[in-house]
Amino acid sequence: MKKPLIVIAGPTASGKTGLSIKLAQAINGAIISGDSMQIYKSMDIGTAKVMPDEMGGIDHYLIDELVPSDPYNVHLFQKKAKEAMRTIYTKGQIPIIVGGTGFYIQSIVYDIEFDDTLRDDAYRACLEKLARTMGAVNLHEKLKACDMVSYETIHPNNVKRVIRALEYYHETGKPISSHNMNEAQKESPYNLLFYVLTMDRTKLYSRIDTRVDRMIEAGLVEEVEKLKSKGYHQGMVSMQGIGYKEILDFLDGKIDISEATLQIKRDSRRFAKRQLTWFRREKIAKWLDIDAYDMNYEIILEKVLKDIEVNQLL
RNA sequence: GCCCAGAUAGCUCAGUCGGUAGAGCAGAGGACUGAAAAUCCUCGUGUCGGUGGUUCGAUUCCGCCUCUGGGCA
Repeated sequence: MKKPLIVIAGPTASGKTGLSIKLAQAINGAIISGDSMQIYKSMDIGTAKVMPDEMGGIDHYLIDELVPSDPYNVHLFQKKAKEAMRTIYTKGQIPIIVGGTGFYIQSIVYDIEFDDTLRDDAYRACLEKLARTMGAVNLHEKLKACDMVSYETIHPNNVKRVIRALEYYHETGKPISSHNMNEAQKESPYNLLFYVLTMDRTKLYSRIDTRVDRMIEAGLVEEVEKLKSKGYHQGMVSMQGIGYKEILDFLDGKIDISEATLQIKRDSRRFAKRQLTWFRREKIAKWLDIDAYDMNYEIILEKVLKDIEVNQLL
């Protein structure tokens, strides 16, 4: 018997938070954040995080669980999310994964296996150094010896991918491409409903623009100032978040505030586009054009409840 | 009112010694399986402001008109 799981994904500013809380209230659900940034404490404004008073009494997991200097990645996310799901099932509740990080969500939906090998940071550092000294193309050439498929698939300029492929081989003695192929064929072990919220692109972009303006008004600069004063810097994963890296540039005097704001808007738009590209490949996803319903969560909620009934999710 | 300079891609502009044009930015599409809000790949046809003239041929040269800057009155 497959366990029930609901996913609410979608690009930034598409209304995931609002819908998810209403849904959770309606079905005795609990929310797990499928987001790579909202897990960090003290990063509230820039991540558009749900605040406790907005949670409507719903349990939220994977929010405020790490400090910005902590690393975070799919593997860790998956561990934490699975743990949260166990708790939620025990309580007799339905887990609802809500977020915009496609890769993270996928890791749960298809239960992708990540080898629990020890990370060899020294080896990675060595590869990074090689990339700088001998150039990306030459590093890419090293793939030829161990993983022909990756050699042909990964673009030489995509240094991060090349490094991971080399690293994977170094750790496991197997090419990452064969691992990827195996994992890609998996079917979801869950009784799953996967929603992607969407709307007209122009509308989405203007929502993003006004949201960024509101973030600035709400004190994004002050938020980043505090983080900076605590010693958090752009070398950290958390500080690569949109809204944070740009404001750090502003605080460092590299750009003025209006330029920073423009960049945050632009980066958010491009991010939303990439998110949509990601979700388009999820063939099982049901797309909800929430603008077609006038942003009326009640109507969308009704549709979702009907799907739950039809799919005998509960 | 007169003089000067502009008017070319969504924006900023380049260019065509006359043979219908190309950069940056913006934008679009895609990849992704332990950095993913990261990283990477691909994509440039537009009445060359309008109109008449010269010409085999005008976005390019000439005239007029419109608009936008700037200057002089």
